[in-house]
Amino acid sequence: MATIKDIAAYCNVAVSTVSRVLNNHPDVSADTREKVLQAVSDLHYVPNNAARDLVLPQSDMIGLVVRGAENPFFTPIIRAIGRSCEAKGYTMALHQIPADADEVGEGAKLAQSKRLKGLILLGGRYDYTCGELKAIGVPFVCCTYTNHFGDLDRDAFSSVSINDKAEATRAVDLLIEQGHTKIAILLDSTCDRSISERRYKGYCKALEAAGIPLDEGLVCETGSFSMEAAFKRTAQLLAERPDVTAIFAVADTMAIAAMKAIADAGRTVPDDISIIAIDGIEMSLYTTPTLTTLAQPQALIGEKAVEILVNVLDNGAENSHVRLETTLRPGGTVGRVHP
Amino acid sequence: MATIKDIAAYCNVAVSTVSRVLNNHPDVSADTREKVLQAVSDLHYVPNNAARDLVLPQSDMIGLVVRGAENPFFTPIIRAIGRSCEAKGYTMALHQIPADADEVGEGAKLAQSKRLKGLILLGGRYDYTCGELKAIGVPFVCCTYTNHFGDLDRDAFSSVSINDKAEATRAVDLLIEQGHTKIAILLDSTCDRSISERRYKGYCKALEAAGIPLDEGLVCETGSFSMEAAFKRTAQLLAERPDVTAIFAVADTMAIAAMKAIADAGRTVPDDISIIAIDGIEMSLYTTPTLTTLAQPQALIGEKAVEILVNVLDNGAENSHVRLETTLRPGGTVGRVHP
DNA sequence: AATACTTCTGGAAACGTTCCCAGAAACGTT
DNA sequence: AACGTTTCTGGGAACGTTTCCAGAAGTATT
Repeated sequence: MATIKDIAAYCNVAVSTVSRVLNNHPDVSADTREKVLQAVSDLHYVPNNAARDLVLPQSDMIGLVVRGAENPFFTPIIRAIGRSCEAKGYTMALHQIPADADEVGEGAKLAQSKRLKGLILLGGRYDYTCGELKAIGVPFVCCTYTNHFGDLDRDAFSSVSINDKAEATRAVDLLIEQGHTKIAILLDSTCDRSISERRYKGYCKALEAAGIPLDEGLVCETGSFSMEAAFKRTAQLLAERPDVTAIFAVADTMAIAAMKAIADAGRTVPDDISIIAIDGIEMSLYTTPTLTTLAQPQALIGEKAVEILVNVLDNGAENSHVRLETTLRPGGTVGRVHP
Repeated sequence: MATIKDIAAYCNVAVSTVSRVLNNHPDVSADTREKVLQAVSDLHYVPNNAARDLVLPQSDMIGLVVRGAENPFFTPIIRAIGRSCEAKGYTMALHQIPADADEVGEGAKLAQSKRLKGLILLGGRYDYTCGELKAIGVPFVCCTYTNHFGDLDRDAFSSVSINDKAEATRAVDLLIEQGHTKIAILLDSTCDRSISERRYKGYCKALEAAGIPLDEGLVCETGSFSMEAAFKRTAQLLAERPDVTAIFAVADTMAIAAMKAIADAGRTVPDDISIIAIDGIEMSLYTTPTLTTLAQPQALIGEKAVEILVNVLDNGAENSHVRLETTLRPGGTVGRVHP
C-alpha cells in the first residue's frame, strides 16, 4: 500500500527523484539511489500499474485474445508468444474469451480500455467486417486464420497461418496414395469462413483431382469442436457406412476421439480404418498407434506473430501475411487399403 | 481515444454527469442520459481502465495465477473459475507464470500492482514461508494444493483440494485388490511439499497396509512433469524390471505416456501391466483401453475456490479449507494380475 | 409568498505515477 | 572573481476517471 510519496517522505527526497530511481534514469547520485532503494525494500513498495499506465502514452502490453483456449493445440503457441514478447521487451496480457464471443470486437474493446500497443488474435473465425477491423486502430495479427481473405482489406492487419486448403489436400492425398477411395472427413462444420471450411475445400480438391466423386455421406459434421462430438459422429459414421476405409480429421483432438470410436466398434487402426489429421499436438504422439498428422510449427507460429507485430510497432513496418508449412509426422495410423 | 471530457464537451454537460451515466447512477434525467449515450456511440468512447482503477479503492478483479498451464488438467478448472467469477460480479484476470517461478511471490506482486481484490493460486508447490503469505494482505485461496500444511498458518489463507495422500492410497488399493504386488509409482519427484510427495506417501501407506515391502526400484521419478519424461522413464522401468505388473501414475498425462511406452515395449494393458492414475482429464476418456482413474471434480474445484474467496471478500468470512473427493472412473486399464 | 423538499447538474479534489522545467550546488575555466 | 558546465534535485502539471459537495431549478407544502 506504500506509494511513491511515502518513499519520498521516508528518505526526504522529492517524488520525482524516487520516480527517477525506479525507472533507472541515470541522473541521480549513487547515495540517493541507494537510500531510495532501501526505502523501497523497507516499505515493501510495489508500483501501482494503473497510475503508471494512466500517465504513460501507451503501455508495453501486447494483448493475446484467444478463443477456445481449451484446445491443446494452442498451448505451445501461447507459450511461444509469451516468451517472444518478453524477449522483445513487451508484456503479454492473456485474455480468454468464450467460444461464442466475437473475437475481434472483444479485442478492440480490450485494446482501447487497456491501452494495448498491439493485439494477437488466436483461434477463431474471421467473420467480421473490414470496417470493424480498421476502427480498432491498433495493429494486430491473426494467428491460425485461414489464408483466404475474401472481402477483407489485406493491408489492415497481419496474419500467420498455414495454407489450410493446400495442407488438407496434402493429407487426403496421402490417403489416396494408399489406395483409399472411401475417405470420410471429420470436421466441426463447413461453416463459411472457418478453418474447417478451408480444410474441407482442400479435401474436395484432392478427391476431385483423383477422380473420386464427393460422397455427402462421408462428410461428417459434428456441430461443435469437442472430442465428445467427434467421438459420437464417428460412431455414427461407422454404423452407417461400413464401406469407409479412411478418415481425414481436421484436428488432432478429433482424430483421437475418432480412434476411440473405431476401437469401440471393434475395428482396427490402420488395418480396417486409416486416419490422418492436421495439427500435431503433443498428445497425438502418445496414441497407439501414433497418430499420423501434419504437424503445424506451433512455436514458430507464435514467434512469427510476435515478430511481425513488433516490427510494425517498433519499425513501422507494413502488415504482412506469413504462410508456414506443416511437417508430416508419420505415425502408424495410415495403411494401405484392404479390399 | 475519446475521453470522458470529449463526451462532456460534445453534449455540453459536465464530466461528472457523463460519469454518472456511464456508471448507471440513478440521479440523471432521461434526456441527458440519452444525449450522453448517443455521444458515447458517436465518438466510439471506451473507458480507460487505468484511470478507473486508479481512482477506485479496489478493482473487482480476482487474479488467477497458474503455474504450468500446459497441463490439461487445469483447463476445466480455469474455465469454471472464470465463469464463477463472472456470476458473482467479479472479473478474472488470468496470469500464467513459468514452471520455475515462485507462484506466491509473483502473485503478491501482481496483487499489489494491479490492486486485485483477491487471488487464486493454481498448480504448484507450497514451498513458501508463512511470512510471505501474510505480507500479501489480500485474501487468497490455493487450489489443488496438498492438504498437509506443515508449518503454514492455516488461518492465513484458504484452500481447496483433494486429499492427495488418501486418494493415492485408494488408487493403489485398487491395484492390490486385483492381486498386484509389484506396483510401480510414476511421479515427477518425491520432492518435499509437492503434490507428488503426498501421493507418494499414499502409495507407501497402501503398500505397508498390505504388507508389501517398499521396492525402491519401482519408484520412478521422472524429474519433470512432461509426458516425454514419463514415457522414457516407463520404458526404462519395463526394461529393468520385467516383474512389474502394475503402475500407479500420479497424473493422467503421465499414465497416457506410460501406456504408449508399454505398447512400444510389446506389452499389453491391462493383461501384462495394469495402470491407474489420478486426475480425470478429458483426454483419458479416449485412450484405448480407457484409462482407469480417480477423477477430480475439476469444475467443482474452481467453483468452490471462487465461492470461498468471494465469501471472504464480501462477507468477511473466515478462511477455510475444503477437501473434495475424487470419483473412480472405471476404465479398462486395471486387470487381475496374471501369475 | 415563503419554506422545505426533491431532482438534477457542475466544480473540483483525489488517486499514484511520469516527466518537463527550473534551479541549486559543485566544479572547472578564463 | 566572474562565468559557463555539469550534475543533481524539487516543484508541479498532466493523465482520465470517480465522487463528494454545493447549488440551481423545479415542485410541493405550509
